[in-house]
Amino acid sequence: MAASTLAEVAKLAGVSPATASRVLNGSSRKPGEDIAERVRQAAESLGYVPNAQAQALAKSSTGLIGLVVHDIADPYFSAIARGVQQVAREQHRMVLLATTGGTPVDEREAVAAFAARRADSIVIAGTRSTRTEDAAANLELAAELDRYCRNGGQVAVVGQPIVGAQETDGYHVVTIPNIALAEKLATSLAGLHDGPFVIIAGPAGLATSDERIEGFQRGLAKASLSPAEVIRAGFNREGGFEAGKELASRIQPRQSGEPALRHCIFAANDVMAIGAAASLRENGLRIPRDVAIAGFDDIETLRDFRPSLSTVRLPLEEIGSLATLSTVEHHRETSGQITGQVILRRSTEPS
Amino acid sequence: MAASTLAEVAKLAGVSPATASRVLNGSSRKPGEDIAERVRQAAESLGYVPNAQAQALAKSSTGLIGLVVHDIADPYFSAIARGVQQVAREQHRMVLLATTGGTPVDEREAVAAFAARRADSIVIAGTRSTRTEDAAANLELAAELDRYCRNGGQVAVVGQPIVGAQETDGYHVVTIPNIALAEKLATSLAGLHDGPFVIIAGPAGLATSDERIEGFQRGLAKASLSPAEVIRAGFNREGGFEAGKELASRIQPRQSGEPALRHCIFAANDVMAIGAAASLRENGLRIPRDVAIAGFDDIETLRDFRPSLSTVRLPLEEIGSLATLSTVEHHRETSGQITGQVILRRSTEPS
DNA sequence: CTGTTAGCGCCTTCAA
DNA sequence: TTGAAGGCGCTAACAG
Repeated sequence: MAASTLAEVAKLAGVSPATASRVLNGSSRKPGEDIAERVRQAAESLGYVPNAQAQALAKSSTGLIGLVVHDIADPYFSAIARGVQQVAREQHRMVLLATTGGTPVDEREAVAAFAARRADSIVIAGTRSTRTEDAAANLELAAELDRYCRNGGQVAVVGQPIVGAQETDGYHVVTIPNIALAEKLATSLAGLHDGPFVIIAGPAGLATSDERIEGFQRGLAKASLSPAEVIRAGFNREGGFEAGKELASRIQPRQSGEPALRHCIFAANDVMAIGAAASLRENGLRIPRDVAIAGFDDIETLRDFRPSLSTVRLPLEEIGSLATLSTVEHHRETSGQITGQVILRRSTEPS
Repeated sequence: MAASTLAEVAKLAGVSPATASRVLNGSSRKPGEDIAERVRQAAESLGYVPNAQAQALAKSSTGLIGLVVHDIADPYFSAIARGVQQVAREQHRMVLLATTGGTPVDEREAVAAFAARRADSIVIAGTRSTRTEDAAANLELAAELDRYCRNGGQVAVVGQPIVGAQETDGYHVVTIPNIALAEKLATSLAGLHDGPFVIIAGPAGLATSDERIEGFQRGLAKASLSPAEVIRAGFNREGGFEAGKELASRIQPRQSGEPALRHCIFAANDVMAIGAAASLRENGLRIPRDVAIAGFDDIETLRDFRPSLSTVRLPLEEIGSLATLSTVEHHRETSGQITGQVILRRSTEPS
């Protein structure tokens, strides 16, 4: 039993479909109040629900926003999603969600699905990959987006531009100044620590991770410190945990009285920092007594993490909102106005 | 410039639209391989992307799953969302996301929007409200769902049935045994604590919260303990924080040597527990030394929360998957097979 | 201000 | 196996 249609409503009200449409949806001049009321009553009594698919077909505009994330349960992404969702509500649009795990292959697939559904705009969050093995997939992704834009779609990418994507006017980038911010963080930490610096990062070729490494090293260099060792692992809690474990095996707890060489760890994102902290603790190391550690993002989870973690605050929700806004209005200016902020907390307190 | 259509592809390939359709989408008998190849090439060269809206209109099936949550950035909901998303991927469907903040009014609106988009199924997560001021909205919500089901839609509700919803065969409930589990938790805690029990819960009329209170009190009663005082606040971290603050003002830190009266707090969900723990700590109380506390849900965040929190583990992802599955296949049996588990951790260790 | 006529892009009978 | 025709539900031009 299918839902009732506009035609049925019209017939019941004794008017033409066009009139019924004008009363129930259209914004053009309103038909006479007498007849309008009849239509509304007919619609009500039939439980009429307009078919958005059909409307979209006729109007060629769906009111759909496609959101691509790696993992919706990751606090980083869910915060961004909240921002996207907020704008969507304000604009009376709906969010289509796709999770990819982070591979360009899946991202391409998600974009294709959104394109098929004729989403008005697409927001892509999550780091780009510059790995050679992803080069082909990246190109396909870029091509897919290109086609989508050429067909009138709007896309916003969070973080860094997609390799090979054309600079059409439907393509927006919300740039996150990872390098500059990581450099600032390094500068701040350099003032507090003498010990060797270590970076726990994602695999080589993850743009966000690589940028943060680069910025951090640059900051150390400017402070005349030798570059940090870089430990690679998964760009998530699990990876941080493993890296932390490895690190723990070579770090000694401080003996009382000893001056001690206290390592200062920079994890390329907060979830890695949390994972690392967990494994360090499991191995009997205390933060910040035995090791200092800082993260990046300032995800909401940090609010209740002890010891409180130093990090770089990113306005995640705002990033999501901004990205979405840049696609719904045609503000090129809304792109890339993100600012972050170094936040020092207990985890990096000097001893 | 619109995307190219099936007709264009057909013309380019020198075949009829029907044939092109059969080659590119339809599953009926396959046209000759020679002609099929021509069509595929034509599609490729034109960058043809099938219009899912049009397909949906013609087939009256959209492949859309609507998900309603209170807040996508809340770990409880994002975990469920992950489960939903997972099934969606397996089934080659897409997830439409709506966040409501928890009011039945907004939920009704979300359901209406999903119905308009002709989502094949709708999953509603988040506690029901039994408050009298929500009664009207609940009825409207129920009516909306009813109509949706009558039109062939499938709906799954997580937690408890919606007040007033008809028992049609498109209506599934994934029941969470809040009462039984809370009772078990109380039983476990009763064995460890003598001190007064206190429940920090959401406002009266939130079904999930009320059920957990009821179960907990029942457990205490069976252990011949007097009922716990109930403190009401928002059913979120903020609420937990406030409740914790109030509680802290009347709890004394344990003096060394004193036998001390140690309170045992049960927060109706984990985020409340986390909030409460934060304010207790801010007020100089230590867990579990001065106060014991337990939560409910076992959200992922707990993994890195110190002290580790006792709670009731709910298979959140599985709940999301199960709810979704119950709507895509027509298994009534998939409904309501959730089991939880009491997990005792450090936060409730006896002194 | 209302009704009529065409499509929007696709799928699915039906006949060839 | 392939093509032609009709319709999915709605909107947007055009008449009246």
